[in-house]
Amino acid sequence: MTRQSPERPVKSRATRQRAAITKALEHAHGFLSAQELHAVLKQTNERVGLTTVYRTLQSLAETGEVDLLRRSDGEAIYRRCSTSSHHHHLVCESCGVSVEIASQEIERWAQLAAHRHDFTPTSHSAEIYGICKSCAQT
Amino acid sequence: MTRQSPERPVKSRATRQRAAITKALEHAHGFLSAQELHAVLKQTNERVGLTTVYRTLQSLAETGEVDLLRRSDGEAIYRRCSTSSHHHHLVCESCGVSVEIASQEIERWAQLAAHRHDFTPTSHSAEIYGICKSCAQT
DNA sequence: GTTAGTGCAAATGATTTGCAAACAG
DNA sequence: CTGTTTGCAAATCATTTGCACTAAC
Repeated sequence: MTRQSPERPVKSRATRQRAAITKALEHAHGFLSAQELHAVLKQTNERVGLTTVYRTLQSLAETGEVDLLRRSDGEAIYRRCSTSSHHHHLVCESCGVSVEIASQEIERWAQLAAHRHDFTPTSHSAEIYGICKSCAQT
Repeated sequence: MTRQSPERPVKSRATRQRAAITKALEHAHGFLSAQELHAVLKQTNERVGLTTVYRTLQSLAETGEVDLLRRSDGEAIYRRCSTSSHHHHLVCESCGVSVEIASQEIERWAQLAAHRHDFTPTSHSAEIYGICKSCAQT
């Protein structure tokens, strides 16, 4: 899911845990839930509280530094975005890898569909699920 | 969200509570969470346990009789579908009304984008959020 | 020094599950 | 009858919050 959010001035302190979290996100392939990220940090011997993971991911998502989407069971999952611009995702259901995709088509479709029904469009979400090449081979 | 699901033969007994739930869904505009539906039933003096509401909505969603999607906070919300075919939704963020929309464009886009990245597409989700006409006027 | 950031423990809230009683076919 | 379905209470589980404490700037 990707919702457009205007750039907001944000003040955040450079703390060890914030660094650990962003670093872990860098190295992660695909999406991670707060719980999973916390587990990863534990394995890396980074001492970061679960609460902090939640709060940090939340703030990163607000500023648009990471993408927030939902697993089918509703659990929130996050991913570091390479681009700050609006985009959607293609996610492998098997290994979790994801690819960012931008498309004029979708944007246009959303605008049109909304107007066609007298709605003022505010945002939209769109993700594609599938099996990636390497997972398909095995 | 809408995931394509093949019709599956289902055996379900005709119980008072199941009837009450489907009936409530008929009359509802837009999406309802299990909790909300349960509240509605209480007001209507229909005696249905919360557990049953959860279990019934879950089974209705599996058979495709209702659509399951998620609020931004991850809560599951359900809606009776008028068509059994694959479609997406346009939801009013203010009053919750929703409109079902089908679009070849989206389907084509999903297929193309997946193939372009060597993915075998399995499903996709896409919803548009906005403000409906009547809410915009107030 | 101030103030934001941290983390533990406790609180919350949606959803699930165990299990015995009620009910449909 | 016999297998489902129900519903209560208890259990789960992700996420949030209160609060005292520590670290940034």
